Amino acid sequence: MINKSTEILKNSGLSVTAGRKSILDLFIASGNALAHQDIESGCSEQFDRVTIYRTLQTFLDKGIIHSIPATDSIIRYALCNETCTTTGHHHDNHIHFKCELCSKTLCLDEVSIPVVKLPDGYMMHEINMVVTGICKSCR
Amino acid sequence: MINKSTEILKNSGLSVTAGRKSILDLFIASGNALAHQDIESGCSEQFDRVTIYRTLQTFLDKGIIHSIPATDSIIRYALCNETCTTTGHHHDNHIHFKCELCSKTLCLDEVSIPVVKLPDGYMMHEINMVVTGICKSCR
DNA sequence: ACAACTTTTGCAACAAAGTTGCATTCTTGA
DNA sequence: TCAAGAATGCAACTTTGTTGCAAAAGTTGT
Repeated sequence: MINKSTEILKNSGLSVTAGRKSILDLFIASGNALAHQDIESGCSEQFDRVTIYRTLQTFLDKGIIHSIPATDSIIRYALCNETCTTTGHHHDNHIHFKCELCSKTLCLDEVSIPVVKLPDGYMMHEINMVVTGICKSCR
Repeated sequence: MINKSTEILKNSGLSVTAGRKSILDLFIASGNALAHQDIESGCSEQFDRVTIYRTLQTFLDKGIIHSIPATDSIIRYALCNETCTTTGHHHDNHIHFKCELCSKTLCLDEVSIPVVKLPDGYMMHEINMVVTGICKSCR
């Protein structure tokens, strides 16, 4: 295997294309979560908006990335841990942190989501936790 | 005071208009969180899209409603508890539940968000928790 | 109840975000 | 290397969100 992005794609049974590699490389390089816009402007090469939408969707489906909920209607995506290799919907058990100053979103892999008890009659499937505040580098 | 929506508006120092009352009534009537689209199509009277955007923003600013993050880039809003009367940004301490079948989002006021400890250097401001699964009525 | 003042609304025009179909190009496996 | 299948780019479109401005409605004091 030449490099990490190629490896990830092959492991997920996806064909290796310039766009996918480029987007994956961007995720690997940047330590934080990326929105569609970040990817469009951040890729070394220029790719069509539609391609990026479709690539993100593919990565989501394969469990390569996960989406992070936000109240600003901008969905950000981040690489999943190597360990989550399940295809399709899968659960990340870490919390997300959005900095109010640099507005970067990151996965705090070391903080896991505490257990909550739902009222009777509710079935839990996935759980998501987002904390906003000031990050380490902005203090 | 004639009715509840008028009361809420007056208490927040807002002028009472047909649009605001209508939107508030919709929130009061529906037990679950509403997206912009739900409001546009759900109001008895028809209001301009722009008016709805502005009204929601005003309600957010006054702490009448709060926004609920989601991974589908559709922001939903729900009425705040009577008790949260703080103007401006304020914290709701309950978790949110999104049903995968009926795709309604609701506030589980009786379930409060557990405390998490962030890594050193991070300052917490707000915390948000969204659980997806199957709701009581869909089981 | 009315006039003066302030706020809100609707419209138009625009910008940004996301989707779909289809022809072309690229990947892959034999 | 070549054929089959998959991915891409383009065009056209829908939906979502924003801004400025004039008209309409709400509020306040008399």
